Amino acid sequence: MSRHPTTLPGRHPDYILVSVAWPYASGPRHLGHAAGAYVPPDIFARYHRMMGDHVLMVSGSDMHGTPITVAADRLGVSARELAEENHLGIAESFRRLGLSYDLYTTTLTPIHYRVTQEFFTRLLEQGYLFQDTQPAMYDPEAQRFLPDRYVEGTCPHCGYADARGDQCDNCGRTLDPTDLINPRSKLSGATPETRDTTHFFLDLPKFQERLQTWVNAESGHWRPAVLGFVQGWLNEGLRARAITRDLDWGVPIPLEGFEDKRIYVWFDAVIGYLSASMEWAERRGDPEAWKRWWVLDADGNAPGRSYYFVGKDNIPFHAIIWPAMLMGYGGLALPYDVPANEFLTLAGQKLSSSRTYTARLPFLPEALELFDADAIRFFLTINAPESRDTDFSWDEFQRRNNDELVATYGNAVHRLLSFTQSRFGGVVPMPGPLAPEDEVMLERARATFETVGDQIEAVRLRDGLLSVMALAGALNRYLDEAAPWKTLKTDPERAATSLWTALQVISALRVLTAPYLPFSAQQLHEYLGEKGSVHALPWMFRDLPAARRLPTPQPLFRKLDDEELAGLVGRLDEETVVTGEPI
RNA sequence: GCCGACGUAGCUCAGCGGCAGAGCAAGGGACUCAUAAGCCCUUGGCCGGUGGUUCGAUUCCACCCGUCGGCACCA
Repeated sequence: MSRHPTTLPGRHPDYILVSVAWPYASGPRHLGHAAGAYVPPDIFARYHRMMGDHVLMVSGSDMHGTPITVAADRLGVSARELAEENHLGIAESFRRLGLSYDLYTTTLTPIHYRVTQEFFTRLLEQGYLFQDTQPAMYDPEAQRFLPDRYVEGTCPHCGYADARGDQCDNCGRTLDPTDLINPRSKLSGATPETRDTTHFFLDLPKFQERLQTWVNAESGHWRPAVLGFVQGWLNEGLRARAITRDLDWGVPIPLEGFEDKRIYVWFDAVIGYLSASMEWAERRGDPEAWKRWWVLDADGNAPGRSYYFVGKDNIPFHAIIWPAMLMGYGGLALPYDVPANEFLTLAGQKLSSSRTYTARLPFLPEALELFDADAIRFFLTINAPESRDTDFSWDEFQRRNNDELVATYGNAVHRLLSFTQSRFGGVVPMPGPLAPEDEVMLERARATFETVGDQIEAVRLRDGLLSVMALAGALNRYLDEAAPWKTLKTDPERAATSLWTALQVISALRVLTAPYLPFSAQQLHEYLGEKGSVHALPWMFRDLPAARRLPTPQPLFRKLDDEELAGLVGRLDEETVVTGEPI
């Protein structure tokens, strides 16, 4: 899908790696995930393609890990079957949302296994991994080791009876499973035993200094919350982290004597960015192509910029651990930016895929069943949690859709295209001499490309969309001022000139909205009498030639009335939440 | 408990050293091309609290209160 439209005059194309967080294949993702990590990189990638940059946008489903094995056991299927089924569902949702991945794969591919094992081996050889034996919780009935949060018991601090081994949900304190009073396995209810187990650890302290240097150099363009998080960990001093688990579902450890252990999900998942890039290259018949985004030159400089779009819960993996792994491996580009988003909340509560709320947020398959992808993308972007948690409510969704997307932008387009049909026979009129207000309007449309472009490049996607909407607002004001429906009776040439001017702005909006609202932008492109893809256009003002005949338009978006919305939301309440664990 | 972010109009959110902003909601008006959409005007805020720095603080600093997040085997 790496389209390379006309390179903009005088611009040297960049290599832009758009790395998107890997969804955990435990079940469908919801709107919060889409707002946090999936829609933003798509906007970013689409914009850069229109700028003529070489964009590689990769991701895939994270298929391994304990939660999937537990869910699979419960359903009586294999972990592979469950993960693959969920992967297909996630991929389908992403397709319908219009996410333009160059490759959306999984962590089950041969190439991913190979690259992960190579990474492991290289880090081991370089002395960045070590073995250590530690006690861990073991469920004698289920005959498996338990992650901390699969041990439950009474909180020693507050007496809460259902505290988890990693944290007490009641008082919020961080716990160790051995702290729990009357511990029990979440899987079988049995009393867990303590057993020693040997694992490999990533020696993060060895990277402390290099990471600090890198952060100092790079963080000028990072979001404050990301820098704060990373600096917090660095100030506290990094600790080694286990990167293997007692599991049979994961990438095997490439050493003898570790057949009953696997590489842990977070270690292999981040390697997915690299292995997916390689898979993409292989699939297009140019196996070396991935290097153009990844491999440092002789002076150690990165070939372009790598962006990692994640939710804030993923910051440590992408801004500390993965950079450390890359440093240890050597020769590969470190992240340029990790534009992590905050969370989308529902009535102030963090959205979790594992808990049910009476009025909850829809999962993506449901949302896409009920609403147009562009309406969803619009809401998630105009209300994006870029600098803090933002709130989702159905009222707000309806209002943003009806009063902003439909009324301001959709209506501006529709009133103009309809007017062209009814009064000008559907033909773009020939303009007369431009009045000063026409020039001002056109100049504003041209200037918006630079404004929005700067905002998108700074990953201020919400601001960019606000700027696009502001242009639509300015167009509405221009139209009311110019009132061609009035001047038509007194000065037809003036009316024609006003309409021509306004249609040029619509022509600009078709390009400006393309990264944000890919479906309606394409629709509008066709209403403007053009064939081909709007997404292949360069990011610049595009004339709409006079005398062109335009097809009969339909409204780009539809309003959601109260009754309809209530009915749709009511349906969500009746459904039960799918199996699965929070990612 | 420790660390961090946030607290701005009824609602959702911008702004972050120099007269408080937008959209929506509320009230009024002119228009009719348009999905009763769009446009104009008005109302509406001790910018969480208390101190401090400064000629000047919503903006910088300290403390307090509140919300959320992190605290390394949840990804």
